[in-house]
Amino acid sequence: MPEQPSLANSPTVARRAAHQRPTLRDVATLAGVSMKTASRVINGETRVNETLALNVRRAAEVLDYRPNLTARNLRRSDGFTHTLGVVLFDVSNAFSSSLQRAIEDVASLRHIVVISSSVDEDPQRERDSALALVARQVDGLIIVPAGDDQSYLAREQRLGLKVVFVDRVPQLLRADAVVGDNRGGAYQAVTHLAKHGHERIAFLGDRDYIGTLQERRQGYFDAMRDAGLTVDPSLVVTNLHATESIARAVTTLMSGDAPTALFTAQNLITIESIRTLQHLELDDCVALVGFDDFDTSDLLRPAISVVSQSPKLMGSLAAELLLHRIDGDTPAFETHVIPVNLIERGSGELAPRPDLVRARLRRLDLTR
Amino acid sequence: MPEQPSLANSPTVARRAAHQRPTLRDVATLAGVSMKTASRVINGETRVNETLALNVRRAAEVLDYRPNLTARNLRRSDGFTHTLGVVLFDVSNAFSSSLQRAIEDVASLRHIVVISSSVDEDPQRERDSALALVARQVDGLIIVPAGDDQSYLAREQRLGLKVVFVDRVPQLLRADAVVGDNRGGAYQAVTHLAKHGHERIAFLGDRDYIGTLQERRQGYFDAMRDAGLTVDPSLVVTNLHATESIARAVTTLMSGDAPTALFTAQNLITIESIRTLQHLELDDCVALVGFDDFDTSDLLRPAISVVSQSPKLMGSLAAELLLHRIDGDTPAFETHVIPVNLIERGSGELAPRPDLVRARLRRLDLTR
DNA sequence: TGAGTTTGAGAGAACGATGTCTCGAACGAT
DNA sequence: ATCGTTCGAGACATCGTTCTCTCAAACTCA
Repeated sequence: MPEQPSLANSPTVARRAAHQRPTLRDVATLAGVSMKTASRVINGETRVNETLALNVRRAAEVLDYRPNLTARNLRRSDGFTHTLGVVLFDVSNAFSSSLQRAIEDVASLRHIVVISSSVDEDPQRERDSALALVARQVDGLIIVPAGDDQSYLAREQRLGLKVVFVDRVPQLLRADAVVGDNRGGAYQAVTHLAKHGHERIAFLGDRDYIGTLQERRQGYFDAMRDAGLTVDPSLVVTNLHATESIARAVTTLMSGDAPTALFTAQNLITIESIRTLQHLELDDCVALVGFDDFDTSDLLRPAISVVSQSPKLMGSLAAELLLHRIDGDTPAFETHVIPVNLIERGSGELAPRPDLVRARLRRLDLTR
Repeated sequence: MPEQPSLANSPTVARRAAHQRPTLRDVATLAGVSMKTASRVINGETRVNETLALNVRRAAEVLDYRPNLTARNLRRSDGFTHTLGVVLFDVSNAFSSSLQRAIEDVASLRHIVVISSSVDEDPQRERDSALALVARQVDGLIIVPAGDDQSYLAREQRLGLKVVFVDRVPQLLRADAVVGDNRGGAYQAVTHLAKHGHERIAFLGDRDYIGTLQERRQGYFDAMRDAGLTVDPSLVVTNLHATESIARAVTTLMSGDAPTALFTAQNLITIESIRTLQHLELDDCVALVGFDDFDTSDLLRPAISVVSQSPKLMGSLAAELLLHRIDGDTPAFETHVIPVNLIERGSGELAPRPDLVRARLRRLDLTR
């Protein structure tokens, strides 16, 4: 079709050409009523004469009218956009995505949508993402903090923004938080290993500036002490995140004065440690308990004993706390500690076999 | 602090009390310029006198001004909200969440955020979610369709909405799509099993109204035919989704005239089938190839052979196609088929052991 | 120096909706 | 029959921003 410059230059037509979506004005015009009346019918806010209402509804149907939520949100006096922002370390991580799904489920009951962004443990990106979400006028934020300073939200909070933290407590900011029992879980795990006769128990953890890790490590220390065991500092390894660094750490650990049991303080570390133990052919003679469950933990041989958190539970609770605050409740800020539980599946119940480990390693060195 | 009714009743103050966020007007007033000039400085759209510009920037800083994107989106002539909508079957599923992450990564390079919603294979929810996202003025939509009719988007598409489908092609609508090579992948998997001597190969699939499943099943049929094998209809089981239904189906299959190999056409079905085979103590004597890889597939014993798709790749491609269209490109609609590849890990290379299967089952019946 | 051109800045409309206010009609009560 | 009251519906302002238009000042050039 040839263009018609004379028409295209007319401002009205230009607008129509750009986004032709029908507006409330179009509906009102077609129905022969004022915009306000059309608005009243669409929102059912007061009674409108049945004849007019029918006209409006019919016009809306004919035009396939859909309210522009952007415009509505701008004008609405309550200021709610029915949008929550979620800041995670990585949506594709099993823990994060369960969390997100749980939040979504709670929110969708109230026709609230969820915008999420992954920040890969980068504090700067955490801050940028959170503020970007605020600029989009979200009604509230749920954050798994990456950095160690959330004070950048203090001002927003004062201006009415509701925030709930998950998995890790906020720092330099007062707000609700939902966290797992990190210290307690680690304590349980390590005590369990000690009960099975292990004395040399290694601790493998990720970034050590993260509060979660510190608590889990504390649990490890406490359990060791209470079991009357001394901690060999060379068995406490942190700052693991890339898969290679995990493999390297495990290999180094095992080829020295090896531990008879591992406590892996995070999801990915657990899986990568198992993979490495398998390569070293040590998976059936080194005990292991991981923090955080995963899909196929019961299918491995030995099946993996874990300290299980419930991301579903944490997500729903966080969402509900947030929605209550958005609804206007203002209880005192609180940190909710979700209990964790130790699931015995086999890997955590292996007896210490230092001799066997040495033998296996010797064999491996020979075959190389 | 006591309330001051006289102030609170003033309309200006009431507004301030509700959402006190500073606006462009506040910045302009403080800087002593007009709103438009302030807007120009904030957006850097034309040169502004350096002194005035400095005043504006300083005022913005002092007030900690942040533009209201809702208002901006409403006014902006290009109509872009820098928002993409993503409709998935379940964010907490590994395939979906990798997809989402890949989309997010492409989008975030351009400061575009992603709103996602999970629809659990419910066609009605797919439609509602998609239209809800449209009402929020997303610039484009990426959809993993649940239903078999996407014609509800025809009108939106005509009004300028860009849509890309992933994993499954749209029906009753023309649009770009990014899909895996379902038929080819299934063909490869089944041919592989046949080459290892299997003649009784079972097919386990989910909802059979989904195009993906139909293609995978077709691949199975084609491979069986080309391998000179006849299909026993009782070995073709579909409409599996709940975990119990999968366990039941596998148990029934194995306790009849059992297959010597399974081809599981989807993620969850693969994992649940393995779990069931383990319970039946048949995991080391029934061959298995699954469609879709998963995190720990190499850690199981036997390790699981799979036809691997790349959700990362599919997600990025979909996002890029979408962004190109949003940028104004209008190539012909195309369906991009992403190649898949068979990864041999062990479970798919087991030889047929019908005798052993029978023996194990007999033993199991006795012990019960 | 004067005319034409560029430039910077402000006034006011507009985006698409809802909130406020007003007014006329219909109603019941006296 | 008149008055106050209720109620439905429209005119207009408004949300926070950007776009259009205008105009005065500064600049260029002969």
